[in-house]
Amino acid sequence: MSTAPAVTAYGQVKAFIKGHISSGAWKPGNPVPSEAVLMKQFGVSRMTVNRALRELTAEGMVTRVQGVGSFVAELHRISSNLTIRDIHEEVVERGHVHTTQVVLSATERAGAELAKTLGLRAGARVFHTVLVHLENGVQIQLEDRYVNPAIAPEYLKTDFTASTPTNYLLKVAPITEASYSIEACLPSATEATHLGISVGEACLAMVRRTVSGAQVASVVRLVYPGSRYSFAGSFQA
Amino acid sequence: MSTAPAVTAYGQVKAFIKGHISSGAWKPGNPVPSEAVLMKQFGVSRMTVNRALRELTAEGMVTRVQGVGSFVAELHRISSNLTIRDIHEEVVERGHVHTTQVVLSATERAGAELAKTLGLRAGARVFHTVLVHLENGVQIQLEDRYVNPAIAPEYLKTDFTASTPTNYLLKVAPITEASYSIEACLPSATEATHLGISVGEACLAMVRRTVSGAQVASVVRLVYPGSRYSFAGSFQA
DNA sequence: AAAGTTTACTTGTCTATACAAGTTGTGTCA
DNA sequence: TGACACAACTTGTATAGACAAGTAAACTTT
Repeated sequence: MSTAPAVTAYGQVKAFIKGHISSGAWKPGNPVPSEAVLMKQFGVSRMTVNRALRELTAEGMVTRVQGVGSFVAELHRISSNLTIRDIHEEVVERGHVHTTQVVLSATERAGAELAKTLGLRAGARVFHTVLVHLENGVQIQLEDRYVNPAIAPEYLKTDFTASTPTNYLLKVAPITEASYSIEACLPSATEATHLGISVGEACLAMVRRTVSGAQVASVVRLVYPGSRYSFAGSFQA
Repeated sequence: MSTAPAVTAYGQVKAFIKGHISSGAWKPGNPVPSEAVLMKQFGVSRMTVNRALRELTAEGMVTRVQGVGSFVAELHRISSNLTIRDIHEEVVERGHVHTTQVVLSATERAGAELAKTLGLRAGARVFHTVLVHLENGVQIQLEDRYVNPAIAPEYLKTDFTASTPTNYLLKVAPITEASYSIEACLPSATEATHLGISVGEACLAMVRRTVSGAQVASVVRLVYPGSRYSFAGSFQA
């Protein structure tokens, strides 16, 4: 979306359809004009109309069925970018100072449950790190992470005060898949101590499992003090 | 992704590039073969290669610069579909029974802060509803919502035990924009009562503001008992 | 009336070609 | 040496045509 006549032909077709949908003129389930109709209406080729409709389908505004037609999507599936970001970048972006405290950095033997989630056999060696991330000297995140040694054999040699685990792992093992879960919880006594909060304060906990290639790369539990952090985002149709 | 030779030409080109990136062979910043090279390599037309690269760009795996070339994207921007869903559908999808209790349904005058977030003048009339959603008879969500009367004048006439506010509002006012924030908190005394939990139990709270057209449609605060609910999702590169 | 066939319309993909526009290096001329 | 022009590359868009494949309704045959 940069060159050409600034306004592209497929962009005009998209805007036309988008306008009718978001204004409410075309309601969910209603048919969208066929490619042939839009061709004549805009005086463009079918490929151009096709691109417009294809992109609108990818954006979740339109549903297409071969042999039948195109329709306004039932529920506007609006997707937000819940990005896997490095907390270091996040803090720096706010113009603040990020520091890290290493609580634990060790090799352990995986219990039955942990081995299962990491796709290893019970008793296999795993890397375990516990870090506290501070923003301007205030604790904002407790990171409790288990790493698959097969993915990052040099993991424990990293200087975590200089490069965060997220940053390191994204470099050595690109993520192909991830699943997460966000829940509310009360911190344990040790968690509360590390975060400098009371045990009665609500916390956000995100458990994330990342897959690289065919192997599970790491499982991490991120605990945020509820009073100091929230996940925020926005989306546009 | 349905017809033709099951495996499409552009799909093969995409898979080829995707494979090299997610295996780590092509690292972030590295150049991706130009369209001309891929054309010859796969024996397909430029439009086909172009479509593959264009879609990979939309997926956030590739960056393209006109006149320069295509490159592996710096950080794999993996976005999950955080959908605005109807809690009714969500519960039914799990094979459970959804019921609603209406706690409050009234017209009020907006205070300064509320008027500001709704884009109205202070003292303007707003609709206020408080509902409790139950899954198999257990409270899972407290919905505290303010609605702009200009968007949905008939809002209060709705039977909320039959159709949820989300469902109703999505029909009468398609969402064009939304912003949300997820945080952990402890419930107030009345919130705890309605949810049937103790005031010491951590809760997830989502505050969401939806915009329809040029007007703010509604502001809602959704409180979930931490022990009964979590936001979960997954993404693929 | 029921079953099968044809026809018209839809979307899905792919090609070969064309022109526009941005970038970079190379060569020429002053 | 410096400024300028040009050529060779890149991506961005658009076209006209072609064939495949799915759907649904009209039509024909049994």
